[in-house]
Amino acid sequence: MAISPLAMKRFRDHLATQGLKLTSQRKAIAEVFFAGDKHLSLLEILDQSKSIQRGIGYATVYRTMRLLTEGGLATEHKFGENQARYEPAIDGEHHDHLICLDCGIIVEFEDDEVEKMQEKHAAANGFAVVSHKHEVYVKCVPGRCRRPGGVRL
Amino acid sequence: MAISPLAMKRFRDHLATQGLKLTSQRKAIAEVFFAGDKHLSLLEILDQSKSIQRGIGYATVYRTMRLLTEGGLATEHKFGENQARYEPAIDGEHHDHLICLDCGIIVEFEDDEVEKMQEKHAAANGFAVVSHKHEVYVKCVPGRCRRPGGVRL
DNA sequence: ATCTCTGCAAACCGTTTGCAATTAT
DNA sequence: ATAATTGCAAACGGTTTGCAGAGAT
Repeated sequence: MAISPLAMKRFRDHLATQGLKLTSQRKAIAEVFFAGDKHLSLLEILDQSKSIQRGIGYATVYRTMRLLTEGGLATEHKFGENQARYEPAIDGEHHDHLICLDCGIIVEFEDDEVEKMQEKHAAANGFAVVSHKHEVYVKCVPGRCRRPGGVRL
Repeated sequence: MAISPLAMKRFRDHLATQGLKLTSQRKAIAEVFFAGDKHLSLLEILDQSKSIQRGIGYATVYRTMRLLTEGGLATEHKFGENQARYEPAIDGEHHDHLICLDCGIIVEFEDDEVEKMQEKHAAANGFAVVSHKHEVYVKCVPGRCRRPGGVRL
């Protein structure tokens, strides 16, 4: 659970260049977000932030995560829930997700081949790719569940 | 805009086996859904259904589409909107989507290669694929827009 | 006759915003 | 000093449901 000093610096810089302020709330939220488990929901971030800075409100978490998302430091996902989840974004990197319906675990994977095929299909139809969402919903192979009983989705 | 008699028959059968009734409302909704443009929202289906059967309510459309979805006759999508869209489902078939952010057009494509790669990544992580969501967001190549000015998303 | 279905209106749930008080610069 | 930020509570928007009356078998 070590905080990423790099990410925090990027956040600081982003705020500075926009003329925005680094408040204790934003700091707490960023610490939770950059240090914690990936793919947290707003409520989970709020909850964990409160143990650093009590009294933080949902709206502040919401607005801070929007700030991070717009600044390219966070990516928002909706994994078949009606709730958003956030993960730290690393500049040019991109990956897709395996989401386990049994245990809720989310595993990332990269695949250049898939990206190439997307380009191909887009071009064939007169389009240029802007972004994509590629989520593979899976179930554990019997006996190989990493989190028995830990259902989330 | 011809109605698919096949799909309608499947709907009839599905209702019959479940002990459910074929009402004039359900018929109107199914006609719109199976005959019309693909990827309609609930509101769009409601709107079009009203011209066949006036007085239809939103809740009925909602419940009928849930019926169709659960019965495997419809597939629900959320294309980066906060609103669901539905398309007729054809038994074993599956396809992915190109969604144009310029003009709102949604184009379908199939790719067995991509599916194979999904299997590969899932297996490598101890999972079995259940389903997937693969949406490629695109923009029109200049001069090749099929629906100039017809923005939806 | 019986059990399903409908439309309405209200509840829901996550997200988004207006506002008066607070805080970082 | 000044402009940004916060927490609250209310608004929003799509979805979901309870219920009494209408309808299909």
